[in-house]
Amino acid sequence: MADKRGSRPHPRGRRPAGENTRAALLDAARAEFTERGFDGATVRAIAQRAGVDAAMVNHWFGGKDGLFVAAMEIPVNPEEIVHRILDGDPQQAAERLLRTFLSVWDTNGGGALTALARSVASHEQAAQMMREFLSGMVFGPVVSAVAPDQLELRAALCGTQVLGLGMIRYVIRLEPLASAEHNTVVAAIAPNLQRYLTGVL
Amino acid sequence: MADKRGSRPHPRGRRPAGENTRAALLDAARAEFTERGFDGATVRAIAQRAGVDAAMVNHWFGGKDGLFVAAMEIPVNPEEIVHRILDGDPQQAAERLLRTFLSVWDTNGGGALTALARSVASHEQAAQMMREFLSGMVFGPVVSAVAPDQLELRAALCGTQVLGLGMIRYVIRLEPLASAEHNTVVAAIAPNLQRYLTGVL
DNA sequence: GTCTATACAACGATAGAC
DNA sequence: GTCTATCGTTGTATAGAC
Repeated sequence: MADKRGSRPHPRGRRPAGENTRAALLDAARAEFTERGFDGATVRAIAQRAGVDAAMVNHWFGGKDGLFVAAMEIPVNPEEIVHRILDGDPQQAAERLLRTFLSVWDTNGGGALTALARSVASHEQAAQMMREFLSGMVFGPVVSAVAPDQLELRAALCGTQVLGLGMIRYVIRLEPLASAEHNTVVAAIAPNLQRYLTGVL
Repeated sequence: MADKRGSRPHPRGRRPAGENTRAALLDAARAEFTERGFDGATVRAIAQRAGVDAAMVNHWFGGKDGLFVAAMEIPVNPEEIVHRILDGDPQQAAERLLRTFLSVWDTNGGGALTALARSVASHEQAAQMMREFLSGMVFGPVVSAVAPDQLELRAALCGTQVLGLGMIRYVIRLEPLASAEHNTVVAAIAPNLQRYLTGVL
């Protein structure tokens, strides 16, 4: 189109050390995977968003798959989340757990959860990551600290309620839960979740 | 049924009126969308599975989108499901509801649910269909028949628990829920679901 | 001078549209 | 059946850091 020379946007060759192409690709990949899922996101779009060439994906991550696993490292610190949930009365752990998830998901309108659902349903790799993350990093530690028995079953049950809430509220967007205040959601769901944590099954 | 050219699986030219190309395409589309999701399923594979030419998709449905909306009509009869759930003690409606969903999903290993999750997360159109299906065809009628108040909220809450169970058991495949017997699942979850149906919120 | 991060071009495959 | 667009990937020349 623009035949006029003179403004080449990206000169070739090694860039100054301060510009970190790898980090830019990771940021762009998180955004694109979040918005379009694994299949929908294209290597070219990610590279363009990062302001670099698509070949850099291969150079730094070996391909689209490598970029995906590198980018989907959970940004929030699970240990901090678990600590917040466990700090206080164990009989109110469910309420704190719910408020924590609601806050995290609400920050970006559930976009991250939508992307996660897409990736999990489309990619066995993502399903395995989700499996390990849920049981190992979040519900596992919480259940270990507050539950009397059947730790694995309780952790999985908590997963059903929390993930289901996320799907209905943020992905399906079914009213009135989609627009409900945090207090309303907590009042309705926390008692059930508390039974999974410490109640009799 | 003898064909003049016996060995040829698909003779050229217009087929006899009895063979319904449109229906064959719908069946094939349901199977492919179920196995691969919307983006993963290809028009060519669907047409091949139906034993017709890919151009028939355009002719009958105007394109891939039209075929999708036509194919995703729910195959099971919701009225029959609702009737089964409502037949009996309202205080055990949650158990019957759970057993119904477990039976439906177990018949194909959760493949339909996985495809649904993929489609819902990827397409606002599918999310809207899911919304209308959940509130209008399944939980809506059930809640209307057994719940004392807050019908819409109760329906959405039931959605969180049932859909969450499906995601954990069939999509994420988190143990021990993924391999648990129906009785085990029902014993753990039915009391919580029953609270959403008829309990105090 | 050497190394390497980078941009660019092109390839083979495959999709949906017509 | 053909066409066109676009995908992920690969090969290669180059510019700048070391």
